[in-house]
Amino acid sequence: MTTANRRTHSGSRRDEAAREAVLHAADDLLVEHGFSALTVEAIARRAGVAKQTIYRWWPSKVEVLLDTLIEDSAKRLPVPVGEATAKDIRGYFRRFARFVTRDPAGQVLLALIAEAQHNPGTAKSFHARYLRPRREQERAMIASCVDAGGISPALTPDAVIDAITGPVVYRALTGTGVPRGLVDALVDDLLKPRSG
Amino acid sequence: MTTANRRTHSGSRRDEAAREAVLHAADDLLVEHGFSALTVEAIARRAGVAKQTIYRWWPSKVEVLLDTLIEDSAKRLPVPVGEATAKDIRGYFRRFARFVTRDPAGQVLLALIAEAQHNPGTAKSFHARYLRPRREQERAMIASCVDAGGISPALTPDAVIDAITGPVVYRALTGTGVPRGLVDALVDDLLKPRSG
DNA sequence: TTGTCTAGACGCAACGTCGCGTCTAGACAA
DNA sequence: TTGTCTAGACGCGACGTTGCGTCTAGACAA
Repeated sequence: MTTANRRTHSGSRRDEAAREAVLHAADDLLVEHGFSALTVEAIARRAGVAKQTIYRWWPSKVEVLLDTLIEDSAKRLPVPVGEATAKDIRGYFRRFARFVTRDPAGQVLLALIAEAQHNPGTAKSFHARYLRPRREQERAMIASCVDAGGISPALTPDAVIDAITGPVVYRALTGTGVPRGLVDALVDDLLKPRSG
Repeated sequence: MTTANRRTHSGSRRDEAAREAVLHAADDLLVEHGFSALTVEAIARRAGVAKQTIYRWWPSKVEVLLDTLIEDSAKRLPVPVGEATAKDIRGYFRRFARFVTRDPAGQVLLALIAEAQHNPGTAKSFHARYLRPRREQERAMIASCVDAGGISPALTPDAVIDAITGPVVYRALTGTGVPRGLVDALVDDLLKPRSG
């Protein structure tokens, strides 16, 4: 009864296969049928998992999406670490544009931006768990390049990041696609690279 | 509110008071309690109107919002027409930033961007009825200034508009606010005014 | 008469919660 | 080693609630 001293474990551990099935089902449903098809019941059905299993581990379907986004973008859109060159930065933002417009995980990012707009709780954890940590890495990337003399932007690192990701995200959100040269033009215009 | 206390039943023409009550109720509910509180039933209650009256005139609550946005932004964020100076353009984008971050109608804009992300039908009419016409006016504003020699941007008019509105909208969407000097810095950096 | 209005019932879908019975796996005594 | 005990994960399916969008029914103005 008193679990205080009875500190032991026992019972099955969390089913890793179920966890992954849920994550993939959510991702797939979003990409294949859009956000409106993304119901908890549909995720459960697709994952071959009981609804309660989802509610046991995630407070809402949005947190499921957030987990998929965190895993996917760590894999597919890593922020360069260490000394970054102007070339690295340009490459990162090019990959970012590609991620947002073509990668399924980019769809998830856009959906979460949208959902955060409707729900304060979503906004909070989206910031804390995704946007903030990522922004910190991006800031470090810019700063390291500035320190090394690779670039000398007229704006603060944060403003530079917003000035490049902002238009890309905005165009993706409004479904107008990102023109091939836009990222390069923005990077050229904002970073004023001395070399590379 | 139920401003319709003086309201005797209207006849066989559409009731203008009901129309406005619905628009204002939707706007108010969104601003006061967020998008999740914006249900058709709540709008009807607040407007003092039967649910059926809403469905008779609007296909969905999103179209109600779109109507409020179109009316409000025509009033409160008009695009300069005719010969525009660099100053006019800077002023417009400053007002745009203010609109998006502080005006209640700006909340509506953000909500519709978000909702368009979830629903293709919303996206379509949002583009056709709001974004596209507005973009055309903005493009004309930029073009007229370029033609008059007031500015000589390195990017196309569309890219300039995206490069300025993009970061503003992105920051507003991610709830980080728009730093005071951001718009000016972007305008300076992108428009390269020869005069003004 | 016609068309709009209010009022509210209707069926539907998804929500989040609950109880039930089954299964899994570590703990422990014989 | 073997068998039993136990905690927790899991699937299944029902629950009440909410909001949707549709549909009557009656009141009323032009």
